[in-house]
Amino acid sequence: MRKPTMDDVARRAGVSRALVSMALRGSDRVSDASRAAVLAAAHELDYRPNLSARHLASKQTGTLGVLINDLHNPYFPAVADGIKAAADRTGYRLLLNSAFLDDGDERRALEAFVDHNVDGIVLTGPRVASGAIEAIGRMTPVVVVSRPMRSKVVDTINNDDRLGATLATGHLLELGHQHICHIDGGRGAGAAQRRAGYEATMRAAGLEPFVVTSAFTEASGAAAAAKALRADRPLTAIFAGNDLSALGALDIIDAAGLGVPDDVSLVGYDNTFIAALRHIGLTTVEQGRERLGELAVEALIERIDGRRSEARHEVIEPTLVVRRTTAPPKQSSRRSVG
Amino acid sequence: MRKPTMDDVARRAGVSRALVSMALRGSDRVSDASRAAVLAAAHELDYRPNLSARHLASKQTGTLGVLINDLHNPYFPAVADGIKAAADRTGYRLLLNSAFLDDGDERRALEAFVDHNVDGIVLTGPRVASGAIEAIGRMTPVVVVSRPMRSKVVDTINNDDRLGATLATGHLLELGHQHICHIDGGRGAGAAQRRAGYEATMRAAGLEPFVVTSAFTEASGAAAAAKALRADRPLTAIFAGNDLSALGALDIIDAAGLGVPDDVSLVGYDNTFIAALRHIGLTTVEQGRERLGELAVEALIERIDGRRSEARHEVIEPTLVVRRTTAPPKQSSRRSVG
DNA sequence: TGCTTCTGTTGAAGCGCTTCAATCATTGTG
DNA sequence: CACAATGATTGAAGCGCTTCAACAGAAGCA
Repeated sequence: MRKPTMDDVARRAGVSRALVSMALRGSDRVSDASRAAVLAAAHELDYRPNLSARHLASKQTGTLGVLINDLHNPYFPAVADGIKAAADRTGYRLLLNSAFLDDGDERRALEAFVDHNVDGIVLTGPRVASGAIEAIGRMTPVVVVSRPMRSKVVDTINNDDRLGATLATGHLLELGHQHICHIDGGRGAGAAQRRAGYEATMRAAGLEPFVVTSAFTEASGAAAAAKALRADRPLTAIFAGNDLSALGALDIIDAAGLGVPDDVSLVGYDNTFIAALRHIGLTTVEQGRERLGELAVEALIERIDGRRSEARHEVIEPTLVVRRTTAPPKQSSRRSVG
Repeated sequence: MRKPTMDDVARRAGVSRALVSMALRGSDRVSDASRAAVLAAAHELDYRPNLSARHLASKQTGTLGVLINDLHNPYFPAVADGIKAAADRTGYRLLLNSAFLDDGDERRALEAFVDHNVDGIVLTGPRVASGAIEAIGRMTPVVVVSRPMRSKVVDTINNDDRLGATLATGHLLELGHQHICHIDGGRGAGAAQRRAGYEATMRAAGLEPFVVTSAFTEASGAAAAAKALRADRPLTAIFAGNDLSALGALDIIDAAGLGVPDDVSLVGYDNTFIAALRHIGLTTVEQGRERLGELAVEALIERIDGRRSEARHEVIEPTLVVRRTTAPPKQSSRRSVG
């Protein structure tokens, strides 16, 4: 049983194919009677338009390509939720893709989007060189989320990492901590800004920053924490570059026989669902990931509709989420461990 | 600057469009000279075939639809990895989609696959009624992963939940536990089989099963654990239906002032990355999720290529992953808590 | 009544590709 | 050397849809 085509609908409704096309797309040049007839016929036949044919004829797909960099990273689902919500509101379909393992994947995923002729592309936390992104941005509207980059051709949406770091550090300062170490994110997206926020806040409080270089992974967070504890400096609090590295630090602190937050306070970044697990209860910074995703889609559609052509770089305010890993330092806290 | 089309390539290579089409698809009726000329021309023009057009003409998309049920669930990435690997090997593209929040999403995602005319569909842990799945399965090859269902039209790939539960329970028995409670997964996928495996193993050891009903979430795991601890029965070990509910249980055990594994041993299921976090170190059961994904794609392609038409239901062997949440019971362990 | 103006509707062209019957060029065979 | 068989190439049809110029009929105006 062949799938019904637009001709079948036209025949059944007793009108021309052209009119069916217009009626289905809600053109206002169609009489109410015809429209009703077409809709009825389409419904009776359970007609589903052939997207490929539509795309081929119209040059539009009504589809947005979304690259979720690394499905394994618990940071992304919330961003995807925001993207989904905004796409639903505006009637766009989503074509998801993930880079999985290597960077070649990412490049191939981008090509796939181009091949599928998506109307626009959202890149979340892409690792690929910005040159490659801009090359695509010149052909198709592109917006980059969670990776600060200054570009004249693609839009970006980010949280204010510097402010987030300031909130985290400020929270620890307010609790009375003075010996705050920052486990940074190395060359990760936003890591530099977070470090800068931390350092500025410390200096403003008249304290000397204490940064241990790391990356946004659990293992590197653990290594960095070990290094920090071994260092010849007092330490009562750690602000980790993201939740994952905070988790690594948490384990090392435990292993050193210290309590969180009794001996050491700990703050993460991203507010992934792991931070929210009751067993963890990590104080952290929420970027406003859903909002990030929504803004991305909105920016994209502005471009698609031709309402804007210059690049826009949006920054949203993160918020602090206080849980159970932060507390005032112990009275006897001027101590060095190691 | 217009995108180059096949005609452009044909002109440049000095052959007909038909020949370009055949050369590009690797037909063996093309002479080496022509093929080389076509390939060179395509490369020089940076030609990318228009998928919509190709599909419209050929009725094939070379694309598999993959529904990842709930991007938030850490169970799925590994399955997706396997799917990805197998698809790469066989040259198929992937069209990801996720159900995000509600069940309507899931239905719409399926429709999107049909509209996009994917060649086959992989459903991981779908919640939608099996009738709806079979309806689609009659039009397009469908394979369902991580949801046991007997069907004459769609294939299924699952781990042996019953065996997995037997491994988990057996591990606890071997350690010397006798008072083992099972926090089950309610109506979740595979929950019934896991419960059955647990019960059978207990009975075989001459012990009375102790099941507390729950669901596959952290919160319900916590509630169930609280109930189990309150019960008027001794308890030295808990086998939770999945990692998430185990995490909930972990928190409650902690809160009750009991140690894991000193006072209570704990086993999960799924081996999500959370279980592997050093700070958690949960003993759990690995389903072989990547393999699950690979098998799914292989089954799908068998159908697409027309090599098979009857439904196949494959089951793979799970393995136990022992970490730090299980240990022999304390000598003085015949005790009831609460 | 004759003319213009709308409003709805249609036929036909065309999107970029695949496919297949038909054609042309070679080579092999008796 | 004629003819069949094989191999390489092409023209044309067609996939299911959109779009647009052209048209028919109803309504408005003088």
